[in-house]
Amino acid sequence: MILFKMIGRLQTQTPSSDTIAPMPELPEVETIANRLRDGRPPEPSLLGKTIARAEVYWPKTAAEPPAPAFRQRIAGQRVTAIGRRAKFILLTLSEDTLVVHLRMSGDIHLAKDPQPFGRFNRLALWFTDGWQMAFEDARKFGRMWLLADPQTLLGGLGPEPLEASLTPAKFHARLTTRRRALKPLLLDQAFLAGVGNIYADEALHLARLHPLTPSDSLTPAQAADLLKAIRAVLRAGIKRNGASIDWVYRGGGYQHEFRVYQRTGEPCPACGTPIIRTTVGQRGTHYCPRCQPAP
DNA sequence: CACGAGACCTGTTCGC
DNA sequence: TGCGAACAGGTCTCGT
Repeated sequence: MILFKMIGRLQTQTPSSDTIAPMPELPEVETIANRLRDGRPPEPSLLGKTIARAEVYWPKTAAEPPAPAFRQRIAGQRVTAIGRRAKFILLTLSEDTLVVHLRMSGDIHLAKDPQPFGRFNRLALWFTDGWQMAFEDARKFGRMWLLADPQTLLGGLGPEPLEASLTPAKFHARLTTRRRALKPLLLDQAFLAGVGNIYADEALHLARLHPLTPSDSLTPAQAADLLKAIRAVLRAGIKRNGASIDWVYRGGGYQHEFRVYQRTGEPCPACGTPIIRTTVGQRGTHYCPRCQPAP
């Protein structure tokens, strides 16, 4: 069914520009940033390229400065570094930093000019060598910022979960100085940067903790286990180039390793009990009622 | 400070 | 077959 639709589209549109983007959490954003930095044949690395011009098709996508200034200011700048912080992609330019957040449905595609625009193209950059970068985003939640100092935007973020400087002891201290349910706390980017709905559910299951467990009730050992679980699922996600879900395909394969996410009713990989789906903090939440007993 | 509801958006899938 | 409801990777703001 999906195949027929895709083939139908392929006849009228470019294959790379008509997919709706899937889920961007830390591993997916990391995968995309790495791709832009290192290249993925036939796509080149963006490092060293100079931006000739920008076009904004959905004005809100250019969050700051407003679209006209955004276009004017970005022209002529050269890409000198590419990285990631939390769920943001950072392109360091000669004068400013281009900060990209994919939100729910954003994705980045590269193409060599001339190329027809994808259906969901919201903002495009043209480089002087003819390559173009399209920001495609069906739901229009994604945003780009062109900032002299990215810290104004990133300053409030919590620690990177994969950085060694976040020790189990520090993590335990962060957890216990708050009094919140674990799941919404893990999704709070000021508490911990980069974890989203999928990896939160996966990590909580791996750590055998119920999503509603009060954060200040964890022992140091439980906190250490949770940090270990978060790191394990994020690393596994990165190793698989992120996850692709539903009818969308972007190249990641971590969805094949989901323990609980979107596995409602299926057996828990640890004990066989059917996975339950509930709502916590207005987000779909999946867990095993036996491995993760209610607090 | 913690938390829920509503916004922002569009597309697919589900249930009747 | 059709049609409205439910649901989706994220985050922001407002009211309690």
